[in-house]
Amino acid sequence: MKPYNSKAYHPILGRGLRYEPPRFPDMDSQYNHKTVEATAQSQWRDTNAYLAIENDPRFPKGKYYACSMLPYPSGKLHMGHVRNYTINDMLVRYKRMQGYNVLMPMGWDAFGLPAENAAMKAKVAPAAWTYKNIEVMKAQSQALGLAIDWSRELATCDPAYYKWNQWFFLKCLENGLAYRKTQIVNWDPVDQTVLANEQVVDGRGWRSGALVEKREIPGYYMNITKYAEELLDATLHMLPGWSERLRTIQENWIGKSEGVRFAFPHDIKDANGKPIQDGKMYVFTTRADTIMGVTFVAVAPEHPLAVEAIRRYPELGSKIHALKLGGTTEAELALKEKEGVPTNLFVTHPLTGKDIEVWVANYVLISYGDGAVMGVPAHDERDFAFANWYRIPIKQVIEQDPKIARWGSPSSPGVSVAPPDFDPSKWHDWYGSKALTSCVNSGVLDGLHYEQAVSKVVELLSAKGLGEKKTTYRLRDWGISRQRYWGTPIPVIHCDDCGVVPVPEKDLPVVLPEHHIPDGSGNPLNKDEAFLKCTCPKCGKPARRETDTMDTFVDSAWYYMRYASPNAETMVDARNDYWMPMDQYIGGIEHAVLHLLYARFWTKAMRDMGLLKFDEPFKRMTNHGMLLNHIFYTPGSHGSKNFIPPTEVKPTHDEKGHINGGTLADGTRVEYGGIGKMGKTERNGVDPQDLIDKYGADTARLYVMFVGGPEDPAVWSDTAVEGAMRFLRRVWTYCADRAAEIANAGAVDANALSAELKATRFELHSALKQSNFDYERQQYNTVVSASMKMLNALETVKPGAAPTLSREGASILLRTLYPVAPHITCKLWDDLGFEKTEGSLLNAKWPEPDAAALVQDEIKLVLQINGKTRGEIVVASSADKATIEAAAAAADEVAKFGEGRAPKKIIVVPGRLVNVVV
RNA sequence: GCCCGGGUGGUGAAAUUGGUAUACACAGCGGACUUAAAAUCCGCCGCCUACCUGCAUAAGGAGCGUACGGGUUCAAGUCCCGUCCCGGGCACCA
Repeated sequence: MKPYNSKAYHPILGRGLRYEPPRFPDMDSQYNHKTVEATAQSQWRDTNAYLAIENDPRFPKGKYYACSMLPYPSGKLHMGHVRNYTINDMLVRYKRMQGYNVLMPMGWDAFGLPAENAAMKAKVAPAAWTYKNIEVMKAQSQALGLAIDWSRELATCDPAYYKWNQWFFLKCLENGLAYRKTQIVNWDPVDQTVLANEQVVDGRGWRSGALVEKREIPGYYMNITKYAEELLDATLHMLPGWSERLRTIQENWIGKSEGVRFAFPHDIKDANGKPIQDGKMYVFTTRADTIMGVTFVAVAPEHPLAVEAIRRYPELGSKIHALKLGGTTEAELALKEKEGVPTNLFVTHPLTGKDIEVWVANYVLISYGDGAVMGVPAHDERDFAFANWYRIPIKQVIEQDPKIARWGSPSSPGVSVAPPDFDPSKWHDWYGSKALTSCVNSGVLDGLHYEQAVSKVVELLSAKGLGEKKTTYRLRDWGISRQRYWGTPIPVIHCDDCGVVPVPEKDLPVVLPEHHIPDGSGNPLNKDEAFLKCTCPKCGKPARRETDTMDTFVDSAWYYMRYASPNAETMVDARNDYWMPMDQYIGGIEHAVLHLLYARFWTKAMRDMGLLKFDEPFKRMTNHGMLLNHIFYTPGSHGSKNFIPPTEVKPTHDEKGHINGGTLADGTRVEYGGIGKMGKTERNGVDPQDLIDKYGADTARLYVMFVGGPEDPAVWSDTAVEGAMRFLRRVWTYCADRAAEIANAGAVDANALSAELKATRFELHSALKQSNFDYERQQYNTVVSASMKMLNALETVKPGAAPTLSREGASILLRTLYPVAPHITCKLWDDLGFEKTEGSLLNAKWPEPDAAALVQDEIKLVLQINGKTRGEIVVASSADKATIEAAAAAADEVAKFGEGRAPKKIIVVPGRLVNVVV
């Protein structure tokens, strides 16, 4: 075959047009992503290529389950999905070639509010809207070429799925893990529903953004706090595959606090002459060592003692109510003064017996602990500010201990000076310190350090029956009732005689009627007689069905286990024990608290019911970064912004090359709004479908992987997409130009290669080594660059010059590039005949670098003199330390830069450098 | 305020974890091919300079460079201390 020369003049085509060498067997000369992707996808479909079977004997290394957080079927995929699923896809393709039995499933988080909102807008039933969206998004996922086992697909709005939400809920009711109570809840007036604490962000609904109100409503709760300690302990010790960042978020959320709960006795009686709270005002403190410094106690405005104060002194009412104002919202809090009202009610200090006045304070929260705190102004910053304002006495009870602390100043570090004095007019951080301090002015506690003092206090209090060690958590029980239509019906029945009665297991699922179209007037189930009317399972009398539905976080708490046992006759079956725990979970960081905590809790609850045997569902967790894009807008009236999609803007740059604005096609000037998350509001999203149509799925995948590390945020770039496309075209051209020689060549004989070809082969295997390293640590951006390095090296070998090396190169390049760009590589693999000798690329053996190829006869070592790079020396790769030292000492640079001094010391870093110290 | 991350060319980023800083790309510049453009291919591309060699705004060399200031080390983007920014989490939590 005649070597291809791009500069050759073609007798028929003329200059500059591509000369077409004969193809083998009948390959297209140009990369056409549409035909390539269609061919590959239909082949995968026809062979059921991604069907996962438990204990599949083809894969000896055991299972590998990698799963992406299930998407909400909002209408279309967005680029975040593309990134998420490509990471997932690369993992399973890579693992499969290594011999693992992989599973990558997909499903739909199909219940939820957006469907109801869309329904109201478009007058379609949420069910119809949802199923339509699922269809579209499934087609898009397939167009991306994801290695999904679609036989396990599920939608959470399918009765066959949510039946098990209901079943498990009933089990939890039976054993007390779920319970019904009436509580003040967060009510979202826009979405007309109850929100969990986690769903209230800065006092607003996480989805609607509406200011949340407090309402009293009966509902169901999951007792997640029962697992608080286990969840925390596992967070700290059992999740090595989670990022520290993620673990910290969960740890903070659980919010464990160890301290002492004790009572101030009192004989304050209510209107009926009954002692309030049985004459004990409980507080919680983490600083029991400062108990002798108590000069007041403070209660929340809702506390029974505050209520009693209002009863006795009605003029306090408006002042106390005023303390509730200002809310708990964001910035106001920082500005809010510590305010309070004295009540003229007194409690008794449990250790000193002194009378202590009760204040109502705006910084005490009824929802935390007992809604009351002891006031130790000397050693708590808030109490300090409060006491200073209201001229309450401040009593110092701890000091920096000169025996254990060493104070210094910047000029004389470490030199002990006198311990700092306590100054009641100004707060210093050490007042609140637990470390390096000991008690003073505290009677029996004097001289004790924090831990000793706390133990002593507990001993004294428990002797009087007034206190004990106690651990509290920030985490609250999970309220799962939602006053919504589009969710899993809570399977209970209300009977006038029997009260709340669970639906018998045999009657599950309680099927949600799918034909309703919400109109904003509340839950349509409340008007659905056919749904409402039922008979009481206990007494058989007419009864009314519950119309609340479950929080959709229930759906997502365990779906990944249903993937593992699709169509099971039970909630999960033995197949779940095969696939779970999941080896790798992938999703956005925005679910770091809610979803991940609920899923972990659900797993533990299922474990304790004997449904599974493991403790934690997700061994490894990857949180892919957000996709960002530039934001452009034209100023509207009243400071509003008319956002312009970046695709319509030609950006302009300042003298430093940074974008500072842009122009539209008609010349209109637009403002630059910086970089932000791709979204509908800013109109800066990129539609994956457009990308797939224009460049193909492989280019889209390659781009999102190459743009940065999987966990880093990534900024969109049109030109970088073109670059990704260009690379794939070069891969195609490389193979097409060498098709025949690659198909016919044998194995590489390394000894027969010229020095130049040996160098190329060294580059190839070095890049492969790097690629394998980066695959293992899931750093896919450099996996892509390793493939580019391989191609750069291989292209230096002209067609026909070294068929065996070209064949080896193509086989390595195609295999390492395959997880990123499966379509083009599969097509080339088949076209070049690899499929005939090595089988399908899907199951091909993962390439390992040839150790011999990585050995060079001579190696270059960096030569440093006194730590500065001055040149390099070339030595035989087999050279020992002494030889290298001698060669380095003899180098010209040593004479030149060493100023004639003899080497004092020579440090040799094998294979890298040699440093001569003179 | 506390707790986690992070700060590297014009841009996205890399540096196998203490060993040649800027790999691989994008953009830009120059060239080849073309009537021309696109595409493709080749080359250049951190900063500074009357600091040195050179006619040179060519090419070398020296110097400086990973937010800033110190330190440890033969050797620091990487480790330590301090400071400043950016992102995230938590927060009148007792």
